[in-house]
Amino acid sequence: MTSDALVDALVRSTFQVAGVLTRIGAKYDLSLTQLRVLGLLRDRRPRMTELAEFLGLDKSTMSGLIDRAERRGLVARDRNPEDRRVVDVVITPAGLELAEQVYDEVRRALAPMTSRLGPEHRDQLVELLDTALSPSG
Amino acid sequence: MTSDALVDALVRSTFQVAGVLTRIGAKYDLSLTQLRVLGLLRDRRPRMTELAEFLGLDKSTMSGLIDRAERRGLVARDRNPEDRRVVDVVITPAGLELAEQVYDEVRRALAPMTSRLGPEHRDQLVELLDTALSPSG
DNA sequence: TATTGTTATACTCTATAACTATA
DNA sequence: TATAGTTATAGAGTATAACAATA
Repeated sequence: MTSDALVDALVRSTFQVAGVLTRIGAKYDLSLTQLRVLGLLRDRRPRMTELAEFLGLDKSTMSGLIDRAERRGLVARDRNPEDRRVVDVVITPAGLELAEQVYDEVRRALAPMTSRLGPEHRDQLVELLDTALSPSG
Repeated sequence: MTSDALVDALVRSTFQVAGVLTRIGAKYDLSLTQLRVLGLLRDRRPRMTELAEFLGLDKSTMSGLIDRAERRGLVARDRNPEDRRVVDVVITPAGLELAEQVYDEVRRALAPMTSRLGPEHRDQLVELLDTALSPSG
């Protein structure tokens, strides 16, 4: 079946890219999850629960992750004045700088992979991945 | 730059597929790493060190992972008679059965993604991913 | 009462350092 | 001496259950 080959290819690419992300993250003492959190916070300002839901983690896990990132000065908690139960999470300038640095390095590390394809094939691959990954499937 | 869009798409697909693998693994009390170990052992019989190197983990981490999998009867340690320092790791029938079951479920879970593409596009995507992921880049 | 988030607890994952057994 | 693997230790990541504060 064709789609089995596709699933296998997707799983292989997942482990390979995750390996790159893990290795680069480790250089900066960032787990895959912390990396993802920083990535998300670059252009969002979610509350704890939203973050946890988006990442598929328990809210208590989220508390620990944000605790550690906050202790390092990468993010901050911002009590929401409208509803004082809510905690909004924001990235700090230091966190933003680190996030950009890490993601730049990820781009450089993955460049050998992406450069195996010509520009046309690159565009094709982006489009196919976007279609496959599009929500509501 | 085209390749940045590609890197972004690869990273997104990585987190998305990893999420599916993590969710399904959790149903069977298998972490992403354990899942990968079982997947590898389906058609290999590596020694501890080979397994650790392949996964990019320390050998002590490997000891713990195999300890827990062995305690559950999913894998077994086989002392190598040629060099008695070496421990070969083998999957048990129960481990193999579980691995097949989990990977079947992964295929079903990813089917919605893969079925968004027609057969031709599926083949294209497999080929592009294989090219991008091919070793020695 | 229901919701948001934290804390206490327990287990897995991970690396480093020190160790044992074998070569 | 060098290599293969384990053990001791410590910290991060994770979920469950119980909790405090707010709505």
